[in-house]
Amino acid sequence: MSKYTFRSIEEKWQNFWAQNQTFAASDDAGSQPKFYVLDMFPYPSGAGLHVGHPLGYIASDIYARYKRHKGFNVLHPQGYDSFGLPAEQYAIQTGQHPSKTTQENIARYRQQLDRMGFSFDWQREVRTSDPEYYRWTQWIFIQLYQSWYDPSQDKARPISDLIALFEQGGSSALGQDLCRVLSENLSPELSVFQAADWQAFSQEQREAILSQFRLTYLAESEVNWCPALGTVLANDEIVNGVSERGGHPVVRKKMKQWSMRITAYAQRLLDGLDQLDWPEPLKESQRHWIGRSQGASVVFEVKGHQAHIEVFTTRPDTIFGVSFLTLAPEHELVASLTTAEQKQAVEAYVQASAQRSERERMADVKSISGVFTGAYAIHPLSGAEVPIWIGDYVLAGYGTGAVMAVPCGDQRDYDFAKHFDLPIPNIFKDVSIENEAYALKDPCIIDQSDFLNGLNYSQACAEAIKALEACGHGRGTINYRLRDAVFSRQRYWGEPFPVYYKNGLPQMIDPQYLPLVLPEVDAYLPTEDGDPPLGRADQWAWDTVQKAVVSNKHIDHDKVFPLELNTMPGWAGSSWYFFRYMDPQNKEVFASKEALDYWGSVDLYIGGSEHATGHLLYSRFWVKFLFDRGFISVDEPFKKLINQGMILGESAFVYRTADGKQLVSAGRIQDFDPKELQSVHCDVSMVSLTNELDVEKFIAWRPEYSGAVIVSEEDGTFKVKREVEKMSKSKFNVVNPDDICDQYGADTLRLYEMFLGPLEQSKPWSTAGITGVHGFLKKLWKLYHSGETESFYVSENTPSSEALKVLHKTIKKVNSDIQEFSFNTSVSTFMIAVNELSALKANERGVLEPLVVLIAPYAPHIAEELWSKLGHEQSIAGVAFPEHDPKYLVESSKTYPISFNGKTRFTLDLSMDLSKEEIEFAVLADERTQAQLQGRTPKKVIVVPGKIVNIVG
RNA sequence: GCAGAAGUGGUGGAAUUGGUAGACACGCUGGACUUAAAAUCCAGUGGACAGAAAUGUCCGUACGGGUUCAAGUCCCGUCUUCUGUACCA
Repeated sequence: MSKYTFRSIEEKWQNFWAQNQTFAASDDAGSQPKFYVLDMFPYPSGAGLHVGHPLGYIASDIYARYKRHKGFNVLHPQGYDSFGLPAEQYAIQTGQHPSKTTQENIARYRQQLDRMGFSFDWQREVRTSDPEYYRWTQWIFIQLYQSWYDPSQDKARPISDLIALFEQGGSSALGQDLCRVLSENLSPELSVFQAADWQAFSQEQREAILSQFRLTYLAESEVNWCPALGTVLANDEIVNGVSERGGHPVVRKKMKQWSMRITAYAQRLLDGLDQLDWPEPLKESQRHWIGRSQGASVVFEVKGHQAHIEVFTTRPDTIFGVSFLTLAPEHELVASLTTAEQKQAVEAYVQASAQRSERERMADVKSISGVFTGAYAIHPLSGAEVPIWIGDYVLAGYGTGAVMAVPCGDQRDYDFAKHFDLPIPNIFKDVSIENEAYALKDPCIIDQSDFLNGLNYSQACAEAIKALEACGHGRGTINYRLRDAVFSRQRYWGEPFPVYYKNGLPQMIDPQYLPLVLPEVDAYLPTEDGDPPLGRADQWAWDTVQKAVVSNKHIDHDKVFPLELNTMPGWAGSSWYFFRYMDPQNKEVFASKEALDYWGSVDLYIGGSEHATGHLLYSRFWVKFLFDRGFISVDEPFKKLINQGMILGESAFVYRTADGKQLVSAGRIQDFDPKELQSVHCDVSMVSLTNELDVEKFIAWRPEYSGAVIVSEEDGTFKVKREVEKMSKSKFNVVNPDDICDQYGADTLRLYEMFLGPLEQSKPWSTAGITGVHGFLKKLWKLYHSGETESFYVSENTPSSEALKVLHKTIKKVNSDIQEFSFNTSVSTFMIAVNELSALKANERGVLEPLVVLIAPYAPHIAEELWSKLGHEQSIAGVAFPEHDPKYLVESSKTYPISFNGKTRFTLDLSMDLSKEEIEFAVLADERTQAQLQGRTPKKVIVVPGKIVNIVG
């Protein structure tokens, strides 16, 4: 008697795979082609995995196993993004070292992952918080610091090249664009200099110049400061104005921070998207995030002032429609431009808008506010005087923080002008701006605009830019929404910067002293002086700097140099981890040249869409940088990317009266006043499939309801209300994959998660249908076991042609399903095949052996077991995947000419499996067909047994 | 507001280039086995109408139009839901 005992089978094969290193990728695979399948590695949280996490892992595992069957040398690793805020928050509360928490969480994750039978090559595991890993994160940081972006070659180059340029030709060695960078940010004597000047500059002066170009640099930048967390947050770590983790308020604050010059790569990050096989919505959101807009920069002189105001516009064609300028309240010229009469009003307005939180400003988009400065600017082309206003609809962080207002062509300018009764000159021919602005570019002709009259949008833009450049008051330019990324965090649990300071100037620690390992501290909070937590490790800082200084001969050894006490953000380690898997043990380099060249980039990357503008953009940036500097040979990290949908939870709610004295079943709520009823989450494990609550368990769990009156249904049951929400511990709707594995096994879980629906779609988790999938595995098992005793049996006879048809139909479908990532339909395909083979009582090796290979990527444990029972000693992994033999299928592409009424010739498209007799019968039998034809000659006739279904004319 | 995705039975969802709509599964109904339950197996299951039955006819893929011999699929308009994003000059 041999039953499908999934528990012992799964345990057996998981042990077998681990012992035999079945899934170890080879670095020397000869002629075998490589394939790199990667999951976005998880942050090991304390809550463990829920059934939503493995969805993507199962899909990638199926694909990885499939590719092994297809003869590829597959790299399919897994690791942990193990630096992160929750471990640190837990450390602050309990004093427990984050590395201990992290290790415990990783152990739990590993246990859960192992139960699901993934074919990960665990020899290659990486953890971002491992010093042997993050030494290379620190190393990459140093490389970024020692590089600059050269627009003339469109790539990053060593900073020494730039220094050489300065030594030879001073600032004029730079192109026009880079010269402008200098003049906009530095004093005149530092922005235009000769080679000799460069030699004469002090260390500080040189560094001030170089830091304008380095790919990572220190800058006094306005940041999102979260007082509750004591740290800076990136824009994508803030959701609705509060911190993503913890939901604490966030304020704007100026701080000296490390920044990453991702903006240098804006255009290449945009262009590179076209080559990538990524979901279009995801590419779209990266395009939007980069936010390229082409237009012009226009300089307005201010009447009676030295100052000038630079604005960016996408509509230089409308320049004669300017009737005022608007500055952001934070604009640097606000204070100096304001006239005495307006001073009070302006100050009040600036102060008021500074106090409005981000949240308020976002919530209140409609209301219009602003104030006149009293100053006037000179229109660069017409010479007209235009008033300068301040308005909070202009954002300090975009463009120059100032706009030229063209009320006839921009709705916001229009609304502002209406509100404050400013003129709205119409510069469009035959267009009414009675009620709203005319914001379309085409089709319209410019009017009332001097030399632009009669031109269309693109002609007028070109002419306006030409005129502006001629008078030195503007130029055509491209503006990006993308900002440089702040890279400093005031946290403990992150990579320390390999940086110390000499006379306020940053110095890189020599890579030979890496890793710069996190010190022990007595607490994980900022120090009393407001330094980050690393400020508590005085001895460590001293020792580290001493070591580094010894290596630097140019430095006075006796001086005390402060160490950088910030740490790197979470995305640092995740921006390059996919390379470390290629050569995880390497102590000399982050990965060897051979490994990097062999594995190249990730062929298939699976993960959630929430990383669209964070991780996926930063990784692309670092990869392009590493490529430029010759460390790697690919300039995009992820060729194909799939976003798996989120698996949502089905929360359960118990109704109770407001006073808590009665618990009300969902079917009885109409007996109560809705105002009197509240609903509370209850743990989904206490609720049956029919939404029936185990009241005793609930009361044991929530003793405050122990005395409550139970208002149940007429049949005596107590029902809960269901609602679909994100799976989360706090909503008590988490389903643990371990429980499913216990009850049904990992193969069932894997198949069921795929069966649930299309991979990319979000869907609620419901255990309702799992018995169907589990039943399928039992039927599959039975196919290989027959007779009274149900012992293993396969016949060595030649299979029947019916059985072979079923097999080859299945092979064809499964092959194409996997290539198209429609894993859900292949589960159905398997079910059909097993049902049909059972009905045929097919038990021949010629059918059953290929069938088990087909199923192996999906349900690897049962496949291995059956494979071994079929007499094979080697693992099924890597056994050649069956190809379908067309001779067992009527090819749908093949067309057969047949005669009709002795005259007309038809071509039959055999999309159904028919024998020839049936076709003839079908055509001859159908009378309606002849009526439909009406004398046309059809190209194609679609038939089903017994009748013609459709005719293609 | 903008961008993207999607609307198919009681439910999850199938449906090559337009070509038998509802595969497969859940649920439900009936039956077999059993003292019983579980498990397993068999049959039925979009709606309406006709028929004793086999079966037949009509209607059906959010709504309204259109193209076509043929539309879930293509085009135009409307509505709804989800997911991003937020005054980007």
